[in-house]
Amino acid sequence: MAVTIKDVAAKAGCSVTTVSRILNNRGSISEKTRKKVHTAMEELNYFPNQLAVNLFRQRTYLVGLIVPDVSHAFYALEIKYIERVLHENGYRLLLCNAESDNMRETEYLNMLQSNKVDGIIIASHTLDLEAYSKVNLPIVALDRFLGPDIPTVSSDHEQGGRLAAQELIDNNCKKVIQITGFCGVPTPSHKRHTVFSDVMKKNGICCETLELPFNAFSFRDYITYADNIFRNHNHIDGIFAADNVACAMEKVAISRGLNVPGDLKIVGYDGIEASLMSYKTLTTVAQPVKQLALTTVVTLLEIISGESVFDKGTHIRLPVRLIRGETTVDTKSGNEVLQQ
Amino acid sequence: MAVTIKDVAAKAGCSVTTVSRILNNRGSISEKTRKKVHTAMEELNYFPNQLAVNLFRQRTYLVGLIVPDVSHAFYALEIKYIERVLHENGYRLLLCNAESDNMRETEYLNMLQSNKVDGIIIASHTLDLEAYSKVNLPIVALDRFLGPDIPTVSSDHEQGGRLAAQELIDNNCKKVIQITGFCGVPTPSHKRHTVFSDVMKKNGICCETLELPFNAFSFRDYITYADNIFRNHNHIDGIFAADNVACAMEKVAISRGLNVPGDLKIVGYDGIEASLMSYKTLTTVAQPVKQLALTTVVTLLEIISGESVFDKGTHIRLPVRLIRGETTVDTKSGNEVLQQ
DNA sequence: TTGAAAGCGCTAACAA
DNA sequence: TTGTTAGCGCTTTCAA
Repeated sequence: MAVTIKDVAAKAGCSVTTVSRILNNRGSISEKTRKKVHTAMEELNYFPNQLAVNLFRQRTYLVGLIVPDVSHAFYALEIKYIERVLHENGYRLLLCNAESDNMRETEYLNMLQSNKVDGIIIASHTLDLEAYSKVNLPIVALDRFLGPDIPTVSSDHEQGGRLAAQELIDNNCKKVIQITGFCGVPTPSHKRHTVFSDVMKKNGICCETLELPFNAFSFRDYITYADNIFRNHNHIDGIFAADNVACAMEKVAISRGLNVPGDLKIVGYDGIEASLMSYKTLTTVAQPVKQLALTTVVTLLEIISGESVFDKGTHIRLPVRLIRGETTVDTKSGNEVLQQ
Repeated sequence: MAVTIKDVAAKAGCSVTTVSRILNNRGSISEKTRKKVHTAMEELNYFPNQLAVNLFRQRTYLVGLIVPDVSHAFYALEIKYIERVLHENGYRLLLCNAESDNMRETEYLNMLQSNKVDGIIIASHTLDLEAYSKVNLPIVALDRFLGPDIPTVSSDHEQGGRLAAQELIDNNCKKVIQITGFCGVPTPSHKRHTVFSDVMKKNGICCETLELPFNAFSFRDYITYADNIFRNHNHIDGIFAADNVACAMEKVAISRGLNVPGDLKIVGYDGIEASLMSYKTLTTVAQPVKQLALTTVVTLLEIISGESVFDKGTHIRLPVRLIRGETTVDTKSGNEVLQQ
């Protein structure tokens, strides 16, 4: 059916070895045959069958990426940059959307091994650590802890929690709420909430920690949730939550007649576009999305090529930064903030 | 290195044929050997090498997806649903982010052919039609026209343009602006703007069509652009633009002291979360993201399996629907709209 | 119920 | 400079 190296060889009147040599730039070839082979390849619209190449080389230049939700703005960005760095290094991306489903994650793990990908990046965690350690393939965890043998790349969430807390303290908040994601398993990013709460306590500020329900995914869910919070909590003057949740909190707060930042200060987390889309641009702790992608891929490729200089269980933390919007201080106009 | 079928056969004391039979549920096997083989596979943690299987079968169960921008909310959603449907059908997703770069798109096209994917979904279009027709593989175009032999799946954008226009007309707009994406090549989605402009003209309403610059990607760019529009255009009372652009327009309008929808009505397009995140929830024409994904994948799989019932050049149009938010009529409260 | 052997398309010794 | 051949890990005819 498809054109093979044999067809090219036949058409060019030489052996498959010669064609293979030309394909891979190996050995010496006379200009004449080189030309003949090239013409043959073009005329037949020949593409080498990577399957065969890979089978021989025991290498696919394929990397699997498992995320919990492709459509979440943060992961969507992460995927974009990961794919970009992989592409620059000659690798391709096999994308797996685990959807927080442990059956799916297991399937994906098996599938990736069967498909002989060169490595896996995992940004999901619904399985026992044993399941990950059994995988006999280079793995890097993105913002997860997957076991003592698997390196983790994440933002410096402790710094993030500290920055957020300080921003609210500096702006005189006395009764704050922080909203965490669903805490199924411990992840690096949960640390920001521990730190946040610690700093608040140390400063004698009342801090309540609430957890998003495990089935709250969409912005609509966040609005419902935000509505509940305001119904059940009075006189809150500070909020710390992921950007999209913070955006929902802001929207509901304003619809209830609260003044932001006058009555209520808000600090988001992530630095995704949601922080810009809200009525008042969010003050937010921005994660270094691009750097995270770069570091994750580079770490993985080093393991693949065997030149890894890290201990296996390293945790690489990348610095975050606070971007001051309009939800904590009341000085700048909206446009100033956006143009900055 | 890796465990192969030979190792399993050796350990189980049988031939590779037998192991293969068990793997594929073919022929009849004695309960005794079946058990022995299963134990061997478990003890060795054996995974069949898909590369070898694929090479033999001439089939990879891999589908390539080329999008212009993974991180755009609309594509991110599309990717999520496409991956889901593929997964349900035993296929995996090779994700390619063309980034509106024709070099990259060419590379991807070649790569996908070399990697013997079973089919390709293309939601990007930076190349000549010839480049697509030369690809000797099942292709479906998502919201693009890629040539007479390639089926297109898209929303019914003409209906979308009509709905948007009618909504603004019904709410007494007299001077409207619509903002189109960058018009490098004609795509199905541009039709909404042609129709919109036609309907406006027929109703004697002043309608100006502006084009986003090709290098405007981020929300920040949209804000700058929106700012320019308001600087250079007076007394606009209606706007039609993609959700994220519409969101930026709303934000800038409000910061300039305009009342929405009092002074200015806005209709978005897409139905992504941006339409909910803005201060006033956008009235928007929602595309059937899930249906688009489903139809695209199903169409592709039908072509792959050879049971396609369509003409090759079919254009499947899926209906859109208007979701009325707070930017065209002033009745509902914000929360009502969000809870609806 | 089982096994030997050919072959999927390619690469790399080894030979000439 | 070129060709012959074995083999990557698997499936499947054919034979026993």
